[in-house]
Amino acid sequence: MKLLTKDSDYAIRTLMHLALHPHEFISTKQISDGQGMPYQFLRRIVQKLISHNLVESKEGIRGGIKIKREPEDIKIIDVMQIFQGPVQLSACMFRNKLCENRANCVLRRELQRIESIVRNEFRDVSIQKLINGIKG
Amino acid sequence: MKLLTKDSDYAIRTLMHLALHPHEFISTKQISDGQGMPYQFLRRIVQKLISHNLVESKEGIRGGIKIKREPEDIKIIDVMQIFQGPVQLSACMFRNKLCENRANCVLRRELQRIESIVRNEFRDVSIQKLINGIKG
DNA sequence: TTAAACTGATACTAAACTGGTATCAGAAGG
DNA sequence: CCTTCTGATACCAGTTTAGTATCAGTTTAA
Repeated sequence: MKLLTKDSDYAIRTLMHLALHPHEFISTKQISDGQGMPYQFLRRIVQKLISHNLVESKEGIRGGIKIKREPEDIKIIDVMQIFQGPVQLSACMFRNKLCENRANCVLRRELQRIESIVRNEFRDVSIQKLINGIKG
Repeated sequence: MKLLTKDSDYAIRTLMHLALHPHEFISTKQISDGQGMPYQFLRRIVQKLISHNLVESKEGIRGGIKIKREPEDIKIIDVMQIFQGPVQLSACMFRNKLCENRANCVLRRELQRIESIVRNEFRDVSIQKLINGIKG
């Protein structure tokens, strides 16, 4: 069970970096070099962050990217959902006839409970909270 | 993010079924038919449960499988670890030089905290607990 | 004594996902 | 007009997931 994929990971680290320099446009190249992330891979990730309005960009020679929302308001569950989709159940075996078989519902119910705990944990961690932790 | 794969799912449902009939050998065919699981797929899953000592088997015409451990003692995290391996971090980017970059440690620390919550939740759910839920 | 109903063991497959690379175009600034 | 940047895609290999297939051997009951 993998909670975080590489693209979510890189995206979060990038957002942290941008949040530390909220008024400058920083090039993707500079970030990928500094953080040891593959440049082309990060470019694709950054484009998604832009299309989801977490980051804004400026083209051209002094261009780059800049964080667009308050770091307190960006929760890591938002980033994960962009790259990994929603936290989801093992797809239900019985579709509509779901609850004919009680045994299956029991498992499903437990999974939903745990999923909701996981979602809450990831919703509780913002980019700001992460960068606060750096100083500590 | 998928918490449970199909093989874990089928394995848990199978263990629940076996736990409800702890003294009989039941054929894999009967279980796969009754629960709507693909037979050959379930056979491979069952063999893993046997090799991990959760289930015992009897060959031949009146043979089948039977649960081998107390349903209270089989936690769903055990089953998940058989089929999905351990709950794991996004692999560390910096290997040994991990903590030179404090920002990365912060993310890592949060992930570890959440992982431990997830592990505890899955460790708290036994096959017995699931079948108790059926009656309720 | 043999056919049917089982498990043991293993090999194969298609599709999706993951992580990464490459390319070509166009914008902006000096 | 050259360099540095983003926009937009297309490509790729390896792994994982979910499922199928096959052949061998064991047991039992008719």
